[in-house]
Amino acid sequence: MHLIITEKHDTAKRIAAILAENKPKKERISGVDTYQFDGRTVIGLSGHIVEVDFPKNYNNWQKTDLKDLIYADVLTTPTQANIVTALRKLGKEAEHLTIATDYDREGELIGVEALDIVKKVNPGVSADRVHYSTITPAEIKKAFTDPTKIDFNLAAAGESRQIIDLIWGAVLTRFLSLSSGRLGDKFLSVGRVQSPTLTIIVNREKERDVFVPVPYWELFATLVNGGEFRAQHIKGRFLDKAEAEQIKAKLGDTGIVKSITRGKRSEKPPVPFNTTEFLRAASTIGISAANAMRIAEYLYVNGYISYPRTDNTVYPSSLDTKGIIASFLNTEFNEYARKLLSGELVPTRGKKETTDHPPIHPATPVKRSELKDDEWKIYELVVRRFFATFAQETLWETMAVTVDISGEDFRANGARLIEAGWRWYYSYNVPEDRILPVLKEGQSLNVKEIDLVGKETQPPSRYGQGQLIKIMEKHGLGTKSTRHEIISKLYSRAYVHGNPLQPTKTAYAVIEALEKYANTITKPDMTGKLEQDMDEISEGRITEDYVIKESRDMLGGVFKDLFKNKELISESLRNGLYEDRIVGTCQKCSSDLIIRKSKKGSRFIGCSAYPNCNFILPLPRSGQIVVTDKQCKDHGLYLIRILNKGKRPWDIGCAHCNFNEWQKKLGEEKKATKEKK
DNA sequence: GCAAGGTC
Repeated sequence: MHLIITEKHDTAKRIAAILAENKPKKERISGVDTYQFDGRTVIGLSGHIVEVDFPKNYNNWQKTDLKDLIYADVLTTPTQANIVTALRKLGKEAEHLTIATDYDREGELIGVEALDIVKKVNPGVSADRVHYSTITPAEIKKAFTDPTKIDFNLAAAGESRQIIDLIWGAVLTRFLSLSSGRLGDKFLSVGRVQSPTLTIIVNREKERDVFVPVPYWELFATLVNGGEFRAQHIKGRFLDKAEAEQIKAKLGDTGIVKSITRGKRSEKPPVPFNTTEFLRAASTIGISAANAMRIAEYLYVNGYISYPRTDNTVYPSSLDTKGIIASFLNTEFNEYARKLLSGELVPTRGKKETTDHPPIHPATPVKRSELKDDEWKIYELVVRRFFATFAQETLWETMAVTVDISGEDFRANGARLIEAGWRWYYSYNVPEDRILPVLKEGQSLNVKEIDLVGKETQPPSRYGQGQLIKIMEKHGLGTKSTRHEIISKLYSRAYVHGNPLQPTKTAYAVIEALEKYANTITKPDMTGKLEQDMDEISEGRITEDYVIKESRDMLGGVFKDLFKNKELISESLRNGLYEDRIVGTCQKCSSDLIIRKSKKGSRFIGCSAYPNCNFILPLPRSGQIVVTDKQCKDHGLYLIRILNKGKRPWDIGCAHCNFNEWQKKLGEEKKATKEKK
């Protein structure tokens, strides 16, 4: 038997259908669907079916010497038991094995992992590899008539990443968690991707912390000539209020139109969706990255949209774009499809063209009523974006007017949409028309009102999830499949809260400690260096063992430094952790109110002056408690949010208000039961 | 109980 292994179930099914003379026979082996035909069997994996980990005797954090962990053995253990079992069963019967996983580094590694499992039960099996970029009959058939050798160097490169990530992640995570006393489910995690990402968030917050707002003034004139419009003094921002007031004082009540400039501005249609741009767009319509990805996955497995994990921004020529557009005739999108089909179809192209998957696009039409609200929102976004990439430019007519009021120039800009173009299809965040009345040069206008508006410069804004994913991509942090997961991780570790993302004091303390003593892990450069090393491994210029040894030695050096400063690190972490526990000021004694734990393990808000002060408020029994930066108007306490795994965050708000309401309810219930009696 | 990367 000839065993063919693909990266996922979906491709196993499609490849079998292409290669089989007749319809392949579906057979379920230990819970895994496989496809058999003409002496061949195709099995689909689920990505990695094994993972690297330390031997069991290193499991206890308190009892493991971290110096030993740096040089500990690393084992490969199955994570998908049923697939591994099926693979062993099939592997025994196979004379030959072909790896048909995705054509990239992880794909090569996933294939070799599967081969290693088969070799254990069938050492004599021969093996080769096929390369394909799209699953079309022509390409798949060609790939299988021309198999190549397995690239063990490429797989070794991938394995070096796994091992280095595990060792650095585990050693630093354990060190920080142990030295801060944050054990159990509240551990402080550290990693090659998450820590540089968190550093970016913390750095932005630090910029905001030191930002000093500068006051400035803007001078506006409301002008009337039948229509009304507002013009701004040409200087824009006045840093000196007196200067603006002086000008205001000398302004008369008529203005003369000094000049009118008309022009046209065009906006090019957007490029096809890759994962990053898709998540960014979803984020602007109010759907978080993790949610958008979960929904996209659902739409994909149901056949409504294409594969959502892609870097590609160019539609391949094999994609029947016209057919897809036509499939939307007589649906909710009928008028859009009809209009597109009436013209020539030339899609936009993005900068990156890869061959793994096409850009995200709709696969088949689905009715609004068949999807939940958010699912429809995401589906509609994908459809509209797809249409927009075939549409015309958007045209704006612009108009700039300068008005002279008592020798001072005021300026007003107008813009009017004259051709909606692609914005008709992709109707998100369309800027509003700013229409100026019809004006002539030399015309005189009445000055109805002059306002001097005081403003302040604003600190740089916090990053939203969509923006952050874009920044991560720019720095080479994470992959299209993992970036949103890394961000979710930062939330669940209580390093950040809110959207845009705000770091907690714990995050400050963790990043500060790492920057001082383990700088490597806070920078995107570590990923850059790793990528270089992996390239060299795959080219056969250095070995996997060499790279791992070098990395271990380097971590050893870092660890020495950390260990020497253990006390300092411990103290600064504990300070950060304490700050995150502060909920407000005690109204009885004005000490800090903090989150505390009773001997029985239940949590409450108590006064830090206990036992001299016994002010107390209750807190929910379970879930991660986050103290937000918003305060209650009545009690001045910071509002509280509860995070539960896999659930939406629960905003309980002010703990004091919450307590009052609860007491009120309790009182009413008592009254009601009394009345019943 | 640690990471990041696949996939669902």
